[in-house]
Amino acid sequence: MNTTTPRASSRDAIRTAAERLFTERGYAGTTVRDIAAEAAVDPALVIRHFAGKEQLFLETMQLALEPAALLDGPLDGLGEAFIRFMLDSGEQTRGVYLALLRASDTEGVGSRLKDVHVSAFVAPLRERLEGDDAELRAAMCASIVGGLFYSLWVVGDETLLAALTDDLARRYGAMLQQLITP
Amino acid sequence: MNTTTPRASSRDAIRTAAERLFTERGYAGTTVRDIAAEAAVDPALVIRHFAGKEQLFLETMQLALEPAALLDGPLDGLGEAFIRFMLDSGEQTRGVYLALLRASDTEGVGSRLKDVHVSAFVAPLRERLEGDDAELRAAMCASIVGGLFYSLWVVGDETLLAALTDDLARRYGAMLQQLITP
DNA sequence: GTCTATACGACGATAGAC
DNA sequence: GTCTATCGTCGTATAGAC
Repeated sequence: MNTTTPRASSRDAIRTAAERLFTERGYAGTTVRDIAAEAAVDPALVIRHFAGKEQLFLETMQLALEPAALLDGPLDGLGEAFIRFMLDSGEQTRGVYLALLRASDTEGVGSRLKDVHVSAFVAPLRERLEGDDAELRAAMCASIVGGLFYSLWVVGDETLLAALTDDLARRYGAMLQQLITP
Repeated sequence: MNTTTPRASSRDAIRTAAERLFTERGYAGTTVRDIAAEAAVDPALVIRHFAGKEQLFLETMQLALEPAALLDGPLDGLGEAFIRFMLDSGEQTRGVYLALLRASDTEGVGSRLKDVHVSAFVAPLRERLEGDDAELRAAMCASIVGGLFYSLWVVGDETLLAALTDDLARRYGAMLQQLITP
């Protein structure tokens, strides 16, 4: 038995603490020392285990958002289903997305945000679109979803925040549908 | 004649330097010492004149984007005209918008971004819309414009960046038009 | 009043002892 | 694997020179 490490590996403790604090307070609002305190660990350990604050940020801020259900659903209601899926994706998604967006200067975070945007917003629709402008129409769909998230979460548009989810899903879904099946 | 201050007031020099550096490198990427060096001034003077880095940021990052031309144009082509106006708004607009967006944690910058969003994107259209859901439709238009900027400038979507301005204006304009005159 | 010099506490990060 | 000590840089405050 080891007298100095009775709990789970401190690497996991750091990871858990970082994930919580980054999603709650963002990158700039979270210090390495905050994370260390939350994980009950020495600040130097955080850097030693993850080779830097940004690396730790990138390792914890991953969006597991797989709209797999949409790949085999009917093409008809796909627009609305897609919006509904995104709006229902929960608090964690919101925090990670916001943190990535606001930290997206710096090369590493910027390309991570791009990855998330493409894999979560563009790719699922791109696969199901047809026509020689399918690429562009998928990018437009993604920009509309991104714009909705931006308005709701970054700007905090009160009109959109006050609207019913059903209403938003119907209206934004209809716009997407026009790009999906023109 | 004065031997120590041959140029304009150092307050203006600081302001000019800050505007350039903030729009080029963003808030986090610009240090008070950078600004001071650019303005050929003591770092402490920057704080003394502007009472803090964030205050200086807010004072310099103002978006003068008055789509006045749209207020009396025909309602018909308003969607496309609006998009075209935004896409043509130049490098400065892009820098200020990006800097505000990425620094929008913190109370002050967040509400500034909201102001810019509402006054530049929502309000000009809101005035010209009719119907009891005009508020919501104006907010949706603004979210689409915001989404386009987000995709182009924050994410750097290559498909949208490669598209011709005319093509984007026509396609996004048509979507907006459906919200303007349903 | 305008500006400089200097210093403070907090930050991210590193080196080396245990 | 973990802690101690320390580094250079950040934003900021203040005392005092011109």
